Amino acid sequence: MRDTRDKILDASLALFSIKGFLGATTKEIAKKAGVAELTLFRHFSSKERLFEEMIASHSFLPALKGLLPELKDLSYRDALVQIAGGFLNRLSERRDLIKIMHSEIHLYPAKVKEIQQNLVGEIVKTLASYFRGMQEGGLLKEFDPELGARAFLGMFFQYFTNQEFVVEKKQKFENRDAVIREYVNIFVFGTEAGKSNNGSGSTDGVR
Amino acid sequence: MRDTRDKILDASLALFSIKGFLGATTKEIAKKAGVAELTLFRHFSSKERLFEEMIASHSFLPALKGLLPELKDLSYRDALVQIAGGFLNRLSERRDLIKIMHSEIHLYPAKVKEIQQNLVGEIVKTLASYFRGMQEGGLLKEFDPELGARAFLGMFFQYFTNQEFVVEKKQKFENRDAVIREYVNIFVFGTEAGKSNNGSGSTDGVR
DNA sequence: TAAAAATGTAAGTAAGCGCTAACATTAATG
DNA sequence: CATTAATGTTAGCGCTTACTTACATTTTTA
Repeated sequence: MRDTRDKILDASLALFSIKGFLGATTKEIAKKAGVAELTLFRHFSSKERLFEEMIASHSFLPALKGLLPELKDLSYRDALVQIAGGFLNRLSERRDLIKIMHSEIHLYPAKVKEIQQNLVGEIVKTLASYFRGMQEGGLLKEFDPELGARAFLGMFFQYFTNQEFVVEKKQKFENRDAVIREYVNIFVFGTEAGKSNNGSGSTDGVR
Repeated sequence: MRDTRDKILDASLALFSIKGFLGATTKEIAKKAGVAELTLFRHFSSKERLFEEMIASHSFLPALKGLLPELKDLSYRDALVQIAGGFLNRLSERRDLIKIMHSEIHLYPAKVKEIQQNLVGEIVKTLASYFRGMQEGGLLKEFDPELGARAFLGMFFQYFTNQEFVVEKKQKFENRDAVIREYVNIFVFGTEAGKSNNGSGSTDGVR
């Protein structure tokens, strides 16, 4: 069957993310996939190749890219809220892969870099080009667009990993939107006093 | 001898960080420590206890705390530059431990949380209290101090892990100070146009 | 329905792992 | 110097692991 392979790939993703490459056994993966262990080896010549093909099969398409056009209709602030939300959603979807990425850097630095590149690098470029456009329109200050994008996404990436991997599983995302608003506010207006806007605003329009 | 124990602890830190808990063997650790494998087991009843005691022995004191007083003499912007630099230095010192933290969450969620708490939680509180003080003095906008601290440190934590674990080992820290300046600028002044300051400033005074 | 492809079952191999036992050797101590 | 504590050497046990072999059974295909 065609989907035997997929069942194995899915099971391996789940178990690798929970127990790591060395911690997950082929017997266990096969069991989780509802398949004989031998079948696993008939599809993938070794555990290592299973790992590689699993990674490759989950190597993802450029997302968040088609999102750029519709940002034109939003205020700068709301656009960032939108981007942050989309980014966090994307990270949630890929949480297993991100966990593996964190755990297995020492085993597969190249593969991991590739994931990181696909996962973050792409959206960094997208966001940077958005910033560049806004700067050319005189709507933003002068700052390095790529660095700015990394700073912005870095805040949220760090928030995500902290929530996913460190914080107790209770009340997850309870304060997600509040965090997004606060972070976006800081990014847009800064923190130093002596200017018009302040944080506890009501410029809503999203959510 | 007293330092046999320490040699084992040091070797285990190095190897666990490179190969992970399962990937590092007791034989290898003993060899790296210049010690017989049996000696390792005479000091630590099991590999697991070695791991725990290694973590405990590297569980660190509150740093960056005594730094707060001298921040009074700096401008807001320079204070943040100082904090960011100190934070990045601290992360560099503890890079092995951070790597283990990333790799071994699934094995020791409790221990890892403890590290994260000691490593980031403490400095978050410190920075948050700094923000609170500045807000009471009317020098900063109103924003949640703890969230702000997390946003600020998150940018740099993400920058650090990206540099350490993803980027090629060349040109490390070549642009470190530039990144710090840019990030601090964004955090202080925001990115939206229509205000006095702009990014490519010259408010130097640090470095 | 017959041939071929995919999967299952069961048993096992070779290697590596954490860890222990027995005894010899060195270093610290009084 | 004699005693004790710490370390080294070697061999090995029991277990798990990735992976294989041989053969039976099911599923797909033509």
